[in-house]
Amino acid sequence: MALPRFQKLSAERRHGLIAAAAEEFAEKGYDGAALVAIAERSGIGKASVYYYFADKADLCSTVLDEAWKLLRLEGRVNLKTLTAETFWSSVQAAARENLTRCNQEPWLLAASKILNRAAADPNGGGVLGEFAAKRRAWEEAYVRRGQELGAVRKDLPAELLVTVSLAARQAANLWILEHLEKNGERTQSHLAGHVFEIYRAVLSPPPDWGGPPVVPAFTVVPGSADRPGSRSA
Amino acid sequence: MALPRFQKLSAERRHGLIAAAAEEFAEKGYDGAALVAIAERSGIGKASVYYYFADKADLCSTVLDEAWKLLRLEGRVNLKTLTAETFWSSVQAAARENLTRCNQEPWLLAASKILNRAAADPNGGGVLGEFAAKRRAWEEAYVRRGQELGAVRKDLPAELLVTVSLAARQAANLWILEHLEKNGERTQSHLAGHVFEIYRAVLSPPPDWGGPPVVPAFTVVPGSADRPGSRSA
Amino acid sequence: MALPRFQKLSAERRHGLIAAAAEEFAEKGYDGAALVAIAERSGIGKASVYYYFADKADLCSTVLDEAWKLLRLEGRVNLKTLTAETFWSSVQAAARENLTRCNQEPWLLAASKILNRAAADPNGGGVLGEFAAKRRAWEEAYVRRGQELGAVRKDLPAELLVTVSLAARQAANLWILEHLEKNGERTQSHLAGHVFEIYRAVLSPPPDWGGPPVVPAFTVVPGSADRPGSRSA
Amino acid sequence: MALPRFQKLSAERRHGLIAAAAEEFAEKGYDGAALVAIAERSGIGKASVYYYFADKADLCSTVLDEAWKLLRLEGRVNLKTLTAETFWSSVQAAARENLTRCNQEPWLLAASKILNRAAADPNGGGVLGEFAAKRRAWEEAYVRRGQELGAVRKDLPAELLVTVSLAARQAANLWILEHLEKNGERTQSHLAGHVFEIYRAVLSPPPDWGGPPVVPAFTVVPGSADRPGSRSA
DNA sequence: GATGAATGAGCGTTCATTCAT
DNA sequence: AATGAATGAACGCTCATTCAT
Repeated sequence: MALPRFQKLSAERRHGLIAAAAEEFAEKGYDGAALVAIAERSGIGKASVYYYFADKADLCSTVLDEAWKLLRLEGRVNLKTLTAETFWSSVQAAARENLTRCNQEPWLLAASKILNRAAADPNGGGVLGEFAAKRRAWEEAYVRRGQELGAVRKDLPAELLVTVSLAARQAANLWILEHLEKNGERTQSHLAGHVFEIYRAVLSPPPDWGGPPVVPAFTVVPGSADRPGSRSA
Repeated sequence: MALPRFQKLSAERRHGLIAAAAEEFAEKGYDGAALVAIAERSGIGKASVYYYFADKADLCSTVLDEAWKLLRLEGRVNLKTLTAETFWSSVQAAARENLTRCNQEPWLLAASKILNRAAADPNGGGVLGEFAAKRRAWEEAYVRRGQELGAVRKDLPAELLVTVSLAARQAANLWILEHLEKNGERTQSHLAGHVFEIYRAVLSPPPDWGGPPVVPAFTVVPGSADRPGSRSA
Repeated sequence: MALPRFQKLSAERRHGLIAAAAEEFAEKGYDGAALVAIAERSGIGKASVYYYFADKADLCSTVLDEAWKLLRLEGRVNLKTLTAETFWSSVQAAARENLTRCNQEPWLLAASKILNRAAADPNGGGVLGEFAAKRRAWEEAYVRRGQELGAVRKDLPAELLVTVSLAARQAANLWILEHLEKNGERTQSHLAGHVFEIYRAVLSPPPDWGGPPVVPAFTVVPGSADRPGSRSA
Repeated sequence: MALPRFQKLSAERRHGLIAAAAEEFAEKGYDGAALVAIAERSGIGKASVYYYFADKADLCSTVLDEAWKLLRLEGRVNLKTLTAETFWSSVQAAARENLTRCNQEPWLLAASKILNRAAADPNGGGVLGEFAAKRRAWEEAYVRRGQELGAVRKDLPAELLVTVSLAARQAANLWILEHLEKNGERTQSHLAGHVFEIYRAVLSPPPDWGGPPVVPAFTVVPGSADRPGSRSA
């Protein structure tokens, strides 16, 4: 949201403030982040933050909003025109593009962490809740569309798939971004491919693992530690 | 860690304190948890907490330690004697057993939530980080053993697999733990099966997806939004 | 209100805190009073105030409550059994007694200032509003009873009489208390008599002033300054 | 006081600023008034206020000064030529005229409220105190002149009379000013008459109340609540 | 001349931690 | 052994005031 005057700030200072906030929030979490620390990071006075933002929540909200504008897939991926053939390549391309953006702008990476972290926990309201819900909503639409197309497995609750897919993607993204810094462009393609592989592994319909179905035959002998081999896969 | 005198406390009070702490930390997060709330929950004076623990971190650490003793797989799963046949069933049984234990002891469920969130919680650095590392170490051994046995895919870096598998499992666990409270035993089996399915999907060698390999052909046209269909999966 | 532990505080410290608060609030007003100043005045840490009171409002409320218990006339003056003969002497005695109490306890004088100041302004909610209303309510009952008995004038709105009587009494009280400090017991009686005289003058039915009634004949020539003698008294 | 350049400002903007300040100070009190709110009310920049005034106190002081010029009685009432016959009518006319002026200019009404509250406002020390003193000085001259003429009672210390008369008048004025806004011209005369009645009641020599003199016979039995009827009025 | 931008100082409040008993 | 009492440090937020333009 941010007070209107924030738009009149020089791009440099505006970016500095957003970046400082994104990094502080990513490092310490919403509650743990100290406004004074954000102010110091960006080299302005603590009170000046309040000249541009209504309050802490407003600042965080603005950061996420800014990131959302750059990362959201609405408008870039058209769910309706997806087919079973294009589903995965579309995912791949979108993920790759966002990865590149985060790699170019460190604050975007930080904001992405906040966003993914919040979205992975479906509870938790407050400032983050709103964006978490948006992030989750898109993922859910994606997953459901994939299920319609037969590209995404239907044997697990969509809700669970969404949660796990968000978490797995974030983990993979963070891992890859950390490795990206020390590698060249060639490797980057490889790494991006890895992330995609994982994403597909989580969501794709499972192959026939062979052996009996997992759930029905499952039994537990309470109190006893597991004895490997007591039941077959 | 806990000061030595904590062991001299009656089992009842000891458990009460640990349980109260586990639940408070699980509900509010490490930073958000108030020591005074923990003291009140367990019916002892706030200063008494400091009689038994060095500080907040020590209390949290002790809670997680206690939970770790009950949940860790070292000693219950013998990596060396695992075979390709028993690998997945062993995972499944262990996961299931832990789920059952959490379901029987509410504080363990709470502690498990803390552990699962630890990796994502940026604040726990000190306390939570230590346990996250322990957990990761085990996961890494597991994954590597799986790769040796041919049960776990080798086309991705083990490090990445570990990271993602932890994240996916944690997400799935949290999701299931939250659903566990309101469901009966029958459903519980189902849910446990779900978690296992995801775990296996993440780690198993991928089927032949058909289509060209993902990585080599991958190209990004920066600045342009993805055009679905421009490349097939 | 005050948290229960406040009652367990030694009388000395309890009194010190109440006195410090009463004086700070009286000197600076509710908003202007700084909690840190109150803490310093009473020689305790700022955070300790929060050990005994929920917040600033609670502290102020407690001060006024304590004062109210000592100053209120309910139970000391029975409105129902008053007669035209006893009305004024009852007022006189009650006022005199409160004057004496305020003179003995400086904090009570300060609290009395807060109370009277708040009551004089019939608007203004918040913490003071509640007590202002109580103070005003009693004064109103008093005035109305006096009107029933024929002791109080009926030609002016009771509401106005209440407002003015409160203000006049407070002014007289403050004036007298300031003079009391340097005078002996003999003068004190005199001064107390003065206050009562004023109180009676404000409320008593007016004598026949001679001359035409004030209101109807009143005319203003706008723009011109008053010309003494243009209208007779 | 206001910096000299304030006089060079267009009458419109000058008046707008004064009016905005008067209303803000009247509504929120000196401390509660926010400079930014005054600036916004008058449509000028906050920093511009500091271009015309040294500080907050200076602004308030200027507002009160402006009001004082319009409301003060020096020059309108000639104390020396007053007689016993014209004393009260002069008071009445002056009070009435001021009331009319306040009714015509909303900002003057607001400023008048500030002035009337000044005596009771503990914070205004600096700014408001000065005007309270000026007002008191005039009141004192008035009262003393009234005593000389036999119009004002002499059985009470002039100092006390001044204090009480100011307080009573202020209370009555505030009461009436608050009622003025919602009433028509007819009622206005009535209300003005009320204020005058009170003023006269406070200051006029008291009638013979009947019964023994108040002061000499007055006794207090400490510790015992008043027993109505123990002494007659 | 006029003001948008920036901030230091201070407030109410919270909480982990210490200490005397 | 156990804890009530007390507090320093820090946080979110406000606002009168300054300064560069």
